[in-house]
Amino acid sequence: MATTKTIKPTESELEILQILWKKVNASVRDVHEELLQTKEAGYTTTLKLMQIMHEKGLVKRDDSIKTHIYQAAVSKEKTQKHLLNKMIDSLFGGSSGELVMQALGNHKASAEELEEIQKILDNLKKQ
Amino acid sequence: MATTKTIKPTESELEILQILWKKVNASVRDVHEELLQTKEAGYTTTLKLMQIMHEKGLVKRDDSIKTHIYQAAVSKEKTQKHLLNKMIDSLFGGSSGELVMQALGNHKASAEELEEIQKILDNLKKQ
DNA sequence: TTAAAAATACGACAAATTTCGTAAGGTTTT
DNA sequence: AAAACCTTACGAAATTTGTCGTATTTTTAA
Repeated sequence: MATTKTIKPTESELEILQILWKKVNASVRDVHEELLQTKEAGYTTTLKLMQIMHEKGLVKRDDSIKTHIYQAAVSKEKTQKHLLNKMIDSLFGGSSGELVMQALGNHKASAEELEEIQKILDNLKKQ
Repeated sequence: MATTKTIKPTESELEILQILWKKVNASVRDVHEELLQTKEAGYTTTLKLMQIMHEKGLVKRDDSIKTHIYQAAVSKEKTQKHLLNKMIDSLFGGSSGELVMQALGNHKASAEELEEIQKILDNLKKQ
């Protein structure tokens, strides 16, 4: 199995990744504006963070032009999967079921989502 | 709502909390022995961590006796809930359904768990 | 009752993460 | 072309987390 270097974005990096997953292409300025919606931060802080993410390989960028354009280099799904598994192991004793129950018990899911989940459930039960 | 100071245990703190949740009462030595099962660590490191956790209010302790006895001061459920919600917000766009689907899709759940989940699902669907 | 063992307290270092100031260079506007 | 503006690079400080050594006290055992 090709060792897919363990991706473990920090909190701040995750915030930035989320924006990139949504926007696909974005300059530092774009990302920064978006970040300001939810938190305080200096422009150069965002810039530095994104530069570090680039070094780490978390993002790609086109720097052939003056204002560099960034993209996420790790997929949303893979990252979710990875962090979710980590949480299942570290907080739910390895039981995904326990986690699912907690999640459903708390947050509300939409009717559509419940149907989706039902389908997955039916499938799993068949096996 | 009384502001229950935001509990956000670090990785290491979580490892210790898990042991305390399991054992209920434990000395530093107990916890440390258990930690050694999975990782390297010096005794004083574990001690210090637990002291800090005590300052933070993550654990309670009886220090009326020489060998202090520790207990978790935060419940497993509350902590799970809290971190889960954080993750749903920060990684799944606030959608618990999305998270549940990912979780079910990956890890395998036992037949019993699937039944449990089905029950919860039925309940939610009724509303 | 001494000596060894076990426990706590505490300070300090190390590494990782986050924050920001400043310099340098390119664009745009006047 | 000069001034104002924007962008990147980079170094360095501040925080947070994790590590451990040493001193001190208490308990146990020889």
